[in-house]
This record gives sequence, C-alpha cells and structure tokens, in this order.
Amino acid sequence: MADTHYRHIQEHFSYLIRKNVLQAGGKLPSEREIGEQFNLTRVTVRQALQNLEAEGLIYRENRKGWFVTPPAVTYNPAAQLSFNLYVSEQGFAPSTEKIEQVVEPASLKIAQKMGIKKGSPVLFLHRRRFIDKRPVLIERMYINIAYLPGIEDEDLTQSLSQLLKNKYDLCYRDMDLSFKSTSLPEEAAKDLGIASGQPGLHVERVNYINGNQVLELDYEFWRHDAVNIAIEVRE
Amino acid sequence: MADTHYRHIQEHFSYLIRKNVLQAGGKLPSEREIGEQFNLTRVTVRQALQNLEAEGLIYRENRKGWFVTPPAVTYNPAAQLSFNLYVSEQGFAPSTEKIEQVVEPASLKIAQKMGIKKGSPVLFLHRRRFIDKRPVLIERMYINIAYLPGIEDEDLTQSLSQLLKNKYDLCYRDMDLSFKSTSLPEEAAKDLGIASGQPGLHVERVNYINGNQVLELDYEFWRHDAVNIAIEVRE
DNA sequence: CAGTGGTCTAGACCACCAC
DNA sequence: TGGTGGTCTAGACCACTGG
Repeated sequence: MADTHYRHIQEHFSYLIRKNVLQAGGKLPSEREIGEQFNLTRVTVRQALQNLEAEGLIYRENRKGWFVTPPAVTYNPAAQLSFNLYVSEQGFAPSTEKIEQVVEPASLKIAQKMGIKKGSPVLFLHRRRFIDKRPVLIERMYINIAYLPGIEDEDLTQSLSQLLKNKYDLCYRDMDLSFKSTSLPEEAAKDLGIASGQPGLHVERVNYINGNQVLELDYEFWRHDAVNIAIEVRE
Repeated sequence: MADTHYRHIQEHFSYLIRKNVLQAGGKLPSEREIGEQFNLTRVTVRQALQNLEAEGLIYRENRKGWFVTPPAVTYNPAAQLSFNLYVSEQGFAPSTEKIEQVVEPASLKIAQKMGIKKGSPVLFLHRRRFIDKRPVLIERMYINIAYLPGIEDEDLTQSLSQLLKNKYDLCYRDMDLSFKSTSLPEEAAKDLGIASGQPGLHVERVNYINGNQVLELDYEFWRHDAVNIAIEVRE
C-alpha cells in the first residue's frame, strides 16, 4: 500500500526540504520536469505534490508553480497580541492591505450575532495580511461603530487593537474563538491568489467589551500551512 | 475560472447534502456512476469528490466508497471535560478502543518533554476513539506512572480524567495545547481506516500537575472534518 | 512567445469488499 | 465474483505568466 510511485516523489522532496537543499520559498521544478525525472505522468506527479501540499511542506501560487512552505507562525489567541506584534516577534515581517472598507447597515445575521438591530450601521472591513510578502490571511470584520465614532477616517491598515487603544482607550480582552479546518471558499482563495479548494483554517472571533457587548465580529481564512495555534490553559 | 466541470459535480452534491437529500452517513453513488451521470471521466469526478472532502462535506472509507460527513463535535479544551462527556453532551455516542498499552523506558525526546530522566518508566497508551462508531481520533499518550502507581492494571479504555479523579484524587487543569492542520501520517491514517494523505488535525497536549510537573503527554490525530475547536477567553 | 499549471479524456490494472 | 476505489498511462487544450 505504501509502495506507490507518488510516494517516491513525496519522499524525495520531503527529504530535500528537511535537509534544506530546497529552501523556504524556493521553487520546485515544473511538473513536467519532475515527471521526466521519475518517468511518471503528470497525474501521478500532481498526486504527490498535492499530498505534500496537504502536509504543509509545499504550496502553489496560481499558475506560477510549487514552492517550499516557509515556517508557520504561532498564533496564541489568548496572548492579546496583535497580528503585527506576534508575527514580528517571531522574526517575520507582517504587512496588511485594505481590500474594502464601507459603513453599511447590518444584515440580519450580522445584527443577531452582534446583538444590535438589523440595519444599524456597522463598519465592514476586508483586509489581506501578509507574512514576509506572502498572503496568508483574509479577514472580514464587522465593527460596531457606535463605540468608535470617526474610526472610518483612520488608517485601517494598521493594527486595530493599537488604534482602539490609542484613540479610544479601549482594550478588548474577552473573546469567543472557533477554529475549523476546511477548504478555502472561492472568494477567499482568489484573494489569497491560490486555487479554490485548497485546505485552509477558518477562524471566527467575537470580541467583547464591557462584559457582553460585541465590539467586533471577525471571520478569518488562513492558509492552513501558515499558522499553528497554541494555547496555555492555567487556573 | 469557476466554470469547470468538477465544480458542477461539487455544487450538485453540496446542494443535495445541504438539503438533506443525502443524509449524514449516507453513501454517494460510485465514482463511475457519477461519471456517467455527468458524462465525465473518473479523474474529473475524483477532483470534485476530493474538493468536497477538503470542505469536510464528505469523507471516504478505504475502498468502500464516499459518505456524507456527520456533524462535527465541538471541542473546548479549556472546559475540562473528558472526551466521553463532551461528545455525549452533544448528542453523540463516544467509544474508545485500546490499541496498545505498555510500560516502557522514556526515549530522550519524551523524557525531555516530560522533564524526567531518559529511561524512566512511562506508560505508553495508544487508543482509537469513535463518535457514533466512526473512528475520528488516534491518541498516543505518555504518562508518568511515578504519580500513578498501579494504573497499568486499570481498564484504560475508560476516561483517564475520571480514573485519575476516582482512584488517585488527581485533577489536572493546567495544560499547553497546540493545534496544527496537516495531513494524517501513514500510521494514523491506517488506524483510522483511511488513505494516508487525507487532511487531519494534529493536537499536542501537555497536562501539568502541581504547577509544572508533567503528568501526561498526548499526541492526537483527528479527522479534520470531525471536530471544531471553540475557546472562550475571559479575564 | 515558450513554458507553466489547471483541466480533462479514454482508457487500464490492481487490491480489496460485499455478496 | 462483480464492483469498488486506488493508482497510473499517454496524451490533449486552455489561460495565464514571465521574459
């Protein structure tokens, strides 16, 4: 069972990556070249590459090729650190790009989740975040602007938690988090520049202030290979 | 880009599953049958099925066929509930099977992680856990038996936390958790009865007692579609 | 423009499963 | 034993990337 052709390819590249012969961010040979090397068809080569992708060892950029996955960042949601902080603390370079920003009336679903009336104005913010120039995360956020007058005029590519702290003296600590391993929906995949159907990590976050008032609703789609989650439970 | 043949198949079954025409646990038609229905080859059909699998909507049993994924269980690591408890509380039927149990000297790696001397005796426990008779989780645990004399003679298919509480009056609360989305390694996949390379969730857990003494080291591999993680952070 | 990955065809053989 | 999924061949055309 383990003695398949695609497994040979997997082990070959797995070895090269472990031994750092192929370095993080480096490009693999083309599928056709690999096929010639191993005397196998592209179907078989792609099976191997897709398995390596599922392992998180390599990733693809749409129609550009296959690349060695850089180390994942560790995300500790309880640590109260912003994306910019924990990414840079781990030796990577974070950056953020705003895709869309609009104040809109809350849909029924969003209003219910936020505990506000349907149609109340919320700030919708759609951002793409990068680690070392690689897009790793798509964010869709809904923010209750009742708590944050004038926030729509600020630079919203910066860290929100920093902004809340500096401008509004607000600090959210309480939150509900939910994680689910799934594939990237078409839109998120497109935003990340990869084919849809790739594995991803879906994070849903609700930030509270004053006990149980929802300040922010956050939907995140991560590349599955870009992040580890770490949590310390202490009494 | 979105207008591919395999996407038609995906949407077809995605719809049937959402509308409950195909029910949880139900079997899909064979790949060849689907191919005839849509006038497509098996390669294309399998592309669609693999995408649905990545979404978590369907799963396969090795050489048996494709089935509709049952609802996922929600795992709240901070809630201090045993597997048996939180699974049954959510309306499912948990069960556990012991694959291997042995007292052995700790390897260097395990000893370091547990803060004990290399070669100290540890109880290695290898279990498979089921939800509604579907294998969802493989556990490999290393337990410091210095704290638990005679534990190797107990029934180790039961809940460990129950056993610790009843027999040793021990209760662990503090733990480190780490989650990583990856593919199932060959052995874990075999234990779960599925092809290796399938997506999975890797959980590493360290349970402490008396502040910083390691009672138990736990490596888990979950089917990625069988579990959600939920965490509440409260100050 | 040459080369890439993305999609797809029309077959094939095998190990394994249910009957 | 017939049908299943797992693996694989030897091609093809397309959209897009990079030079």
